[in-house]
Amino acid sequence: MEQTTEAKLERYNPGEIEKKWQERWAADRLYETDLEADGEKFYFLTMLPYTSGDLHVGHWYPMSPSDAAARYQRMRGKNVFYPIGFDAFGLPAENAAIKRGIHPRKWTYENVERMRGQLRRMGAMFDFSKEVVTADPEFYRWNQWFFVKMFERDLAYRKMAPANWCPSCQTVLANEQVVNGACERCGTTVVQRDLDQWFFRIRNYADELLDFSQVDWPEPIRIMQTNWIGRSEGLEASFALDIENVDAKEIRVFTTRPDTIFGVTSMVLAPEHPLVPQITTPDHRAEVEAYVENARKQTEIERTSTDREKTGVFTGAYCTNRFNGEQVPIWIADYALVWYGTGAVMGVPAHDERDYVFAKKWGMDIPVVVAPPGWDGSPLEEAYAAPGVMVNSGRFDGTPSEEAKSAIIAHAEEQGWGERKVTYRIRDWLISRQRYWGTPIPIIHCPKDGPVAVSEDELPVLLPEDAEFAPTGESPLARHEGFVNVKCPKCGEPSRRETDTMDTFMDSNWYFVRYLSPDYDKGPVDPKLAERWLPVDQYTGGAEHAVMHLLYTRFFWKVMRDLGVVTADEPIKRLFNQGQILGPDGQRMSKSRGNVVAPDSQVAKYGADAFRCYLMFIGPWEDGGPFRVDGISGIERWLNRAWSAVTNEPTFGSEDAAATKELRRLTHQTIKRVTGDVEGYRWNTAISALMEMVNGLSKAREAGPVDREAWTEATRNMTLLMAPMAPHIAEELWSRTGGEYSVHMQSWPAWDEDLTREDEITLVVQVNGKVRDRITAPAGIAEDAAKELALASEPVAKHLEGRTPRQVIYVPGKLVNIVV
RNA sequence: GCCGGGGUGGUGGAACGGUAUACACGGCGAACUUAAAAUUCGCUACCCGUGAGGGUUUGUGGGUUCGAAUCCCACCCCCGGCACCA
Repeated sequence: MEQTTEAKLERYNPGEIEKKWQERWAADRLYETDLEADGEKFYFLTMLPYTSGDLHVGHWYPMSPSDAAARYQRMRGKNVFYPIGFDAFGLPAENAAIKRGIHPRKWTYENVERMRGQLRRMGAMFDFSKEVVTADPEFYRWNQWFFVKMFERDLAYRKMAPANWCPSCQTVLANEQVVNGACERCGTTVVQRDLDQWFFRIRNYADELLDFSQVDWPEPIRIMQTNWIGRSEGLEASFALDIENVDAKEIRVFTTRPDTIFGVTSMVLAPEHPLVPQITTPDHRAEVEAYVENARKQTEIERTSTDREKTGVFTGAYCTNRFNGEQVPIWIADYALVWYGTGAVMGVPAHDERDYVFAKKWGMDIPVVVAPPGWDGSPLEEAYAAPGVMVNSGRFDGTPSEEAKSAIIAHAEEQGWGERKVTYRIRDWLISRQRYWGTPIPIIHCPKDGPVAVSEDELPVLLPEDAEFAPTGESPLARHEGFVNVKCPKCGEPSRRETDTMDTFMDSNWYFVRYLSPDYDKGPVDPKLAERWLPVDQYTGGAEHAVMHLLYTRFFWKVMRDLGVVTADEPIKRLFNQGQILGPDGQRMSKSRGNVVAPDSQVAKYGADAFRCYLMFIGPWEDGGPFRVDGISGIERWLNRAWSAVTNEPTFGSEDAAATKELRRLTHQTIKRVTGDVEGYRWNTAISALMEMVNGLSKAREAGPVDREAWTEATRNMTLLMAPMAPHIAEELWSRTGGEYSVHMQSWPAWDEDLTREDEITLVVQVNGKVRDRITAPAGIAEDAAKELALASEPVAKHLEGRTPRQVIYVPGKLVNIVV
C-alpha cells in the first residue's frame, strides 16, 4: 500500500520523548544549582508538599506553573535555585498509623519515596540534591536548637492553655477531629481541658510584622495579616473593686472608646476570667457556673459572632467607675475572650449596637455621653457609634469626642486610674502538641530547677522509634519510660523530659533556609550561603496560607535575624498566592474527603506536558476552582499542531512581502504577549497566545509558499516560548530543528516593537455610546481624519436622524463617539 | 459572624473606563474514510425578523460618566482563612 507523505512523518509521542528527556536531564544534572556560581541569583520557592501519599492534582496545580516560572527565570539568565522538600511531621501520619498499624515513620518515608518519583515524572526542574525531609533528625535537630535559643531569650515560655479533650478516648483532639462539638472517633462531647503548654512570643514582634515596606506582596495578603495582628490603641482603665475576701482591688478593662467611659452601665468579664469564681455571689453561683460551662463548649467563632444577640449573666458583684463614682454591675458574657485585651469589656449601651439591644432586653439604663449632631436630649432610637460632642461626662462636656479620647486618657493617667495602651488581637503562638509524630521539645523538667533546656551538644533529642502512639490519656511520649526519665542537666537530680512535640508550622517556618545547606552541621545554615542566597526572591503557594504560615514564617525569620543566623529583615521578597484547585465536587481536594484526582491516567494518555499546560490553561492561577478534565483534548490538539508546525516544513520561497510581514508580526506579537503573561503569571492567556500562533502558522502555510527566514524565526521562537510550560516537547522540537542542548539553557526571546505594529486599525464608531459602524483605517490616522470618516459613515447618518452632533469624542486609534 | 477574594455564553474562561464573549471544551453541519477514530473546514450568547437589520445581555437593584463587566453604594450567592488539617 502506498504511503502518503503525512504518514511518513513521525508523530508526537509524549510517552517516549518525556521519558527520554527526563533521563537525560537527570544524567546531566541539568537542574542542580551551583550555589557558589557567579551571576545573578534567583531563589524560587514553592511550598513544600505534605507527605500524604500520592502526588495528585492538588500538588500539580501549584507546582506546574511555579516550575514554568522558575524555568523562565533561568532563560532570563539568572542562576536559579528551585529546591524541594517534604513536610513530613503531623497528624495524618499518626492517624494512618493508628488506622493501619504502620509506624508513622514507615508510612511517611514510603510516601516520600513514591512522591519523589512522581515529581520527576512531572518534568519539574527541582534540585533534588538539596532536598529536605522535616522528619529527619538532621532537620528537626535545628528546630530544637532554635527552641533552646528562644527559651534562653524568653521568647519561648510556658503557661496554661485549653485544649480539646475527649473524655472517652482520653486524648487531645485537633480542631479538625472535633465535629459539631463531638469527638469524630467516638461521638463523645468534647470538653476544654487546661494544660501547661509552650508558647512563642510572636506579640513581641507585632509592630514589626505590621511593616510591609520591604516586601512586594499582594495587597489582600498584607491587609489580612494586618487585620490578624489587629493593633488598636486605647485606654486600659481600672475599675475599683471592694469585695470582702477578694484580694484584687480593681478590674482592668481595655477600651478603644475612652470617650464613652462615662456611659458604662456594665462590666463584662470573659467566663474564664480568673476573678469570676471569687466575686460571684452565692445566689448567682449556680447560674454563673452553668453559663461558664456552656461557654467553654462553644467555638470561638460561635462566641464572637456578631450575628446573634449578646448573652450574659450577672455575677451579683459590682465595681466602681472611678470617672463618675457610679456602681457598675459585673456580668460575664461569652463574647469576651480572656486572651484579648484584659479579658474584660465595658458595656456602653448608648454607643454600641449590641450593648444597646442587650440593655433594652434587660431594661437597663441607656445614658448618652456622646451626643449625635442636633441631639435634643431624648432617648436614642438606636446606638450611636459615630463621633459627636461629649455630654454627661463631667469636665469633658462640650468637647468633640475624638479629642476627648486622648484628654480622658491623660486624665486617667494623672489620677492613676489607667494608662494609654496598645493592644493586639494576635495571640502568642501555642506551639505544644500532645502528639508523637513531631519534633520533641528539648526541655527537661527538674523538680528543683524547673524547666531546663537540653544543652546544644546533646541535640538532637531523638524521637524514640518504639513509642506507643495509639490514643491514650497522655502524649505518647509520656509513657515511654526510657525517653522520659533523665537527669537534670543543671543539678543531676532525677527529672522528667518534656513530652510534647512542636506544631508542624515550626518546620515550615524555616525549611527554605535549610535547603541551602541540608547537610551543614555547625548551625542551621551555612552562613556564607545564607548571605548569598537569602532572602527568597519569589515564593508561590496556596492562598489558604495567607495568614498563619506566612505570618509565622515572617515572625520566625525576625527571630533568626536577632539570633544572627540571617541578616535581612524579611524572608520573602515577592509572594504569589495561587487559588486552590478543588475536587470535581467543588470541595477542597483531600484524601480524607476522597475527592482527590490522580493525574496518572491523564499523564499516561496525553503526557506530562499536556497535563501541566492544561492546569495552567483552565483559568487564572490565582482563582483556582473545581477541576474538570473536559478540556485537555484542546491542549493535546495544540501540542500536536505545534509539533507538526515545527517538524513539517511548508513550501518555501514566498514572493509576498505582505504575507512575510504578517508572519513576522505574528511572531513578535506572540513573544511580547507571552513574555508579559509569564511575568504576570497569567498562564492561561500565555497558552492562548501560543495557540493563536499555531493557528496563524497553519493559515500561513495554507496561504501559499512561505518565506524561509520568517518561518524559521517563527518556529524557533515558538519553541522557546513553549519551553517553560511544556519542557519535554520543547526540548525535542529544539533538538530536531538543530538547536543546541538544552532548550532550557537558551535565552528567552526578545521582540522588536516595530515589527509588532499593525498597519491598519478598526475604527469603532458609536452614536451615543452604541456601536453603529466599524471602519478600517490606517494605523496612524489623525484625529480630524478619523472624525471625518466617522461622520461620513452611512449607518451613523441613519442613527443621527438629521440631528447635529453636540460633541464628538475621539479615542486615538480606537473609537469615535458621536453624542447628540 | 469577622477578615480576604470572586459571580461574564451550554462549559472553563478573555477583555489599560472605549468593538463584551479572545482562546479552548462541548454541540451542529461538511470534507476525507467501506466504517470508526484521528485530522481539516464552517457555524455556534439570547430574542425578534425570510432577509437586510433591529433589540437585549457580564449575580440583583441603584448611581457616576459621552461611554461601565471594569469606578461608587446597597443587597444576594459562592470560595479561602479564623489560631491543634497542612
